[in-house]
Amino acid sequence: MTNIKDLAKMAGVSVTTVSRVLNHHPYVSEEKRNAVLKAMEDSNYQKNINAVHLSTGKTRLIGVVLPFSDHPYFALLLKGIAKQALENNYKLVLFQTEYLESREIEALEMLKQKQIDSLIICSRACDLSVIEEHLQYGNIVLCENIMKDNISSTFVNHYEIFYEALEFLYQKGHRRIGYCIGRLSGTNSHKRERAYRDFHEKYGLAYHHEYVMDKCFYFEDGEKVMNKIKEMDNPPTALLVTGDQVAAGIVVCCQRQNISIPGKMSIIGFDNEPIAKMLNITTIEIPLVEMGKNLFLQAISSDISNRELSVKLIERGTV
Amino acid sequence: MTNIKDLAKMAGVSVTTVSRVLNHHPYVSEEKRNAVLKAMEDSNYQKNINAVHLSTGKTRLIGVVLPFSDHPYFALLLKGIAKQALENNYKLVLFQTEYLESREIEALEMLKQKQIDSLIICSRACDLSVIEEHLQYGNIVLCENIMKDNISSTFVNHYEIFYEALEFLYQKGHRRIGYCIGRLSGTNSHKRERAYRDFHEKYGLAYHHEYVMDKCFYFEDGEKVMNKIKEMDNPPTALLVTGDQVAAGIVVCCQRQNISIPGKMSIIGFDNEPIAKMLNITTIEIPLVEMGKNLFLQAISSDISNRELSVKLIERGTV
DNA sequence: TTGTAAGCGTTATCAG
DNA sequence: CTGATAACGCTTACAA
Repeated sequence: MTNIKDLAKMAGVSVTTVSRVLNHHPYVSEEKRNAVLKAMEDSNYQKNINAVHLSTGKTRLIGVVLPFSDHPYFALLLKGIAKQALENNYKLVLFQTEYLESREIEALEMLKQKQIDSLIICSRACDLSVIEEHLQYGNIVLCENIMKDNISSTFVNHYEIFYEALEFLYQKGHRRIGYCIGRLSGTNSHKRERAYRDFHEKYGLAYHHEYVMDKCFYFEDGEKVMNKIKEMDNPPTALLVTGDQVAAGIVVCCQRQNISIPGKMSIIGFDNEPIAKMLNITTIEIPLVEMGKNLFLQAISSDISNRELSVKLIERGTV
Repeated sequence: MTNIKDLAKMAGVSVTTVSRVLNHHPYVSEEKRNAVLKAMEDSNYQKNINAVHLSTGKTRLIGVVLPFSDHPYFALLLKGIAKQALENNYKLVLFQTEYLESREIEALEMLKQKQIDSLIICSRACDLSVIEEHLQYGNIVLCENIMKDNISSTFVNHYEIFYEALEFLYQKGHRRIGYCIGRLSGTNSHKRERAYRDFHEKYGLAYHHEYVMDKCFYFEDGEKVMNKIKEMDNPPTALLVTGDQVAAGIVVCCQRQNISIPGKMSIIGFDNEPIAKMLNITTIEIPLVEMGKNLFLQAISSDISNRELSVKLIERGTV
């Protein structure tokens, strides 16, 4: 492996000059530049990027923390991040945590060790204070509404969205409304829980503990949901389902069992994934790709920002 | 940022000794080890991993090339890779190529520049010769059946699978069989094309050009397929669909338009994704997660291997 | 068991 | 415009 020193020798110049042409600096005579270029050509030179990293203290690597990559929500987010990364000539290091705090810590460690310049956490498992401790080592951006002036974030207003969706169902006459969610912990879930409770309070509706179903991530979880509902004495007449995958699972399950939608059960999904369109599911569109893009931009930006993105209710056939 | 030198000073030992305790080498007295440990503690020391990389020439970073991350096929493959990476204490660098050769080249460049130790190419766009040129810089493993003694690979026998699926449909009485595929180019597609032609030849069946439908990746592409089929004078009675997403799209589309399955149209999907189970789609299960794991293991192994994984036809309700 | 010192391949400073 | 030379922070012979 020839290095910058060899090139210098071959071209009859100093390493500084070689470095200059390598990095497209001005102030190099045409003549010497060509000599270096030729030497690079002749030797099939390749920069050792690790040396560059050591020297500059930067890697142009951004970490991305997410629980699963095989879920449309995160896959779409990742798509947006990847797109923007490409445009800005950054690469991504993936951390699939499955919500294990220890894996999130690993990502934070890499930031500490300077192997990545910044970190995007799509869904957080560890405590906010742990995040804050690591801020000194690089940018960390989150996908949730924490209004901290030292952490950037991009998010949608989950409280408002949830509340409005509930109102929408209320207007349609529903009084027993349940909801399905991925995990119960997490900022976003808490906000939705709060919206749910506030809504019930406002209209003096009874809060049924069993109407809240968690661990709903994938298509097949829709079946589990329906099984639970079938066992209820007083089942909900409508469901808010955070994720169109699960919503689709429920819809398919109902079709099979001849449970009429929206006759017997109304569904509002989330995200507006392609499947929602195919199955004609009413859903709340979350601009995931755009969110991803913005997260990335914040990751490489030197100033803090908190950006809220707006969502759109897409009325289709399940309400 | 304190470094190894500072630690040495603080602990009153040499940098070598510090390095030794850092890397859990033997031959360090308990006393000095503790002194170093204490210094690390006191100074909140963090290794600069880039320096390690420069010094060792390794990064414990493996590149993963795939066209899209938001497709279950690749997401599942990635899941397997990520799982195994975690177990072996490696990290992954993601390259989303969208089948652009230029992005694949970028990944190969990173290998050249030693920013990644090896490269896993889940779906290849560039020429095999380009790959071979880069073999000198690190392992490259492929997800296709190229029997080269210098490149490792993990794959399923797409020719055989396709052929057998066609036979299966033939036994069921089908004489006009079409197929849907992601992209027409690519080793795997070629093998399937060949199986398709051989099959038609064997039974003296007419080859209809229009029965081959490409660019089928996502759920929504199922609709496009059905639109095409509706315009045919002599439509196929069965479809081999490489990917359950698209198969599901077709099934849903047929349901909507009251095209009976398998009465009027039979479907065999691929991968056995969760959605196939939900929609009761007959499919060929490909062990994607296991494939991913094996790909990773090959990426870090020092010897070449070519491993074929077996698949399973799962008979359900669409044939 | 410990330490010295020579790399690893760049970039950056500063003097010319 | 050009070039020495000192970082950058760690690993690893080699010597003791």
